[in-house]
Amino acid sequence: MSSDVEADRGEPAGPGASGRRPLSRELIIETAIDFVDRHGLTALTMRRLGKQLGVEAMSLYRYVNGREDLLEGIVDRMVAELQLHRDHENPDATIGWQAYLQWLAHAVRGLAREHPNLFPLIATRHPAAPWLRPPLRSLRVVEDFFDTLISRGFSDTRVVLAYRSFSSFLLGYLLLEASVLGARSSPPEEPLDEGDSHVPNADQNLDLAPFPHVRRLEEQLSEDHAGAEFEQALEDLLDRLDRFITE
Amino acid sequence: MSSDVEADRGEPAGPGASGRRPLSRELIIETAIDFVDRHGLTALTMRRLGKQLGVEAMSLYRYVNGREDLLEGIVDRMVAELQLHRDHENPDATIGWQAYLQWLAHAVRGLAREHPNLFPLIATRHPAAPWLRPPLRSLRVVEDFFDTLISRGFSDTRVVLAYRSFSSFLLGYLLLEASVLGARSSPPEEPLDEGDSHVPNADQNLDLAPFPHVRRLEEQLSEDHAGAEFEQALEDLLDRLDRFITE
DNA sequence: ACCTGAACACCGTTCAAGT
DNA sequence: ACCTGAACACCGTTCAAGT
Repeated sequence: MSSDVEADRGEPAGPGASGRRPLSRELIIETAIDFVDRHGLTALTMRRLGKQLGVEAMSLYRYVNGREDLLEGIVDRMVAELQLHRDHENPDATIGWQAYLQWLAHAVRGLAREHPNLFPLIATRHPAAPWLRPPLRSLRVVEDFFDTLISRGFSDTRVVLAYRSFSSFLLGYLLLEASVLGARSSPPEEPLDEGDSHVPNADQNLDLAPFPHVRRLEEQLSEDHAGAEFEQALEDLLDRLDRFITE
Repeated sequence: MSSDVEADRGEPAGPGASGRRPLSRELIIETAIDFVDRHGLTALTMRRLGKQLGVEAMSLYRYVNGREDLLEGIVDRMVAELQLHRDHENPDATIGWQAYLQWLAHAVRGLAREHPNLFPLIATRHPAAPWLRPPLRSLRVVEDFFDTLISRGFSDTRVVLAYRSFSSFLLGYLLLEASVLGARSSPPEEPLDEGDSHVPNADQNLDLAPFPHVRRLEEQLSEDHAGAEFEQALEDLLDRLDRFITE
């Protein structure tokens, strides 16, 4: 009744309420993901998450080993979705490595676009081992990556190089794309406004006068070609890997 | 005398102490950068920063408009260093655009390697305008980028494409490189250990048995070729841009 | 077995009050 | 003009106590 963050699922659901799933690690993580999708990462606290579940914050500690463990669980759950898509949509083992990397790239991009507020978490949290590279930070996914490329002719050396450049490519393009999507969704978190003149479009109160090129190109810069650029860069990367393998 | 984070500059420096710079936004930001370099981003709180400066936390609010504004100031200060290097080391206006992008790429990489704990901040904070792309998120730097490339023959359309692919490239490669460097420096922040068997190298307690390729390649994966890979990917990107401009 | 009340240490932030 | 004490609302987390 104080913050505006709760109001979604108001009633803590009295004992007789029908569809109340019992508390579990799964349910907690799913609820947290949904919560971050709607309110942004900084809004996620143990106490608010408890309220969302109709329970006190302390109850969560039975299923989740502290806040850091919760974030870890969220990230694991997200990348596990990749594996699910792999099994369900893509049972065909006969496709080439290029088609596989195309599929994988689009699957990760789908994740980033569906959960722009969570992608920075996937991108910046230290993975379980230092040689795991976000966003391809799950052992199962990486094993699958290696297996697929090796069975299509990559040497050990090449597949490691491919893993490195592919993860860097995904991270750079998708983190920037997610950031733009997340900017609208994720709430202010802005430096306290100190009573400046209230321009409606506060975002554009930059003085571009000293930067003529930027000023002239602002419109072009604002155009969204994320999809086409991603495809183009992906193709170029695949060509690069192809030169690898044949040289 | 409780946490182990203070002990660096123990004496709050009595009034007679010699070199005590007066409090200012500059000093606060510099101290914060140094603090994060040593203790990691999550350790930075207004109260601890105050202590580091020999002052109560509330005093900081005279110079800094809240914590978010402090982080903003840190990021601005960091990217401003790029401009400094540009003016000091690189007065030669006759170099080609490729040499300029080489210089810029290495300057940003230098930032990432000197401040691995701060680079994620530069990478993931929403910039002042949605069309600014980290890590090239300063208007002065972007204007310089545009000016240099345009005066070397880039069209408006090409320079915008170049800005997009160049920033994605820097972000992907450098965020991953900084993450590895930061993993050692930045303190635990790990999910509370629940009394598992205490392996000395807790990092390697992953069970790699189900992932034979990963297991076999672990050593190769752990090798550090960040420098060479960065140079290679940079060259490939420059070639790609070259094809742009001449086609 | 599962949840909670009360407590603790620590946050960011405000503001009247001190010098 | 500059700093601080005290206070407020909010955190994460623990643990004995309730059912």
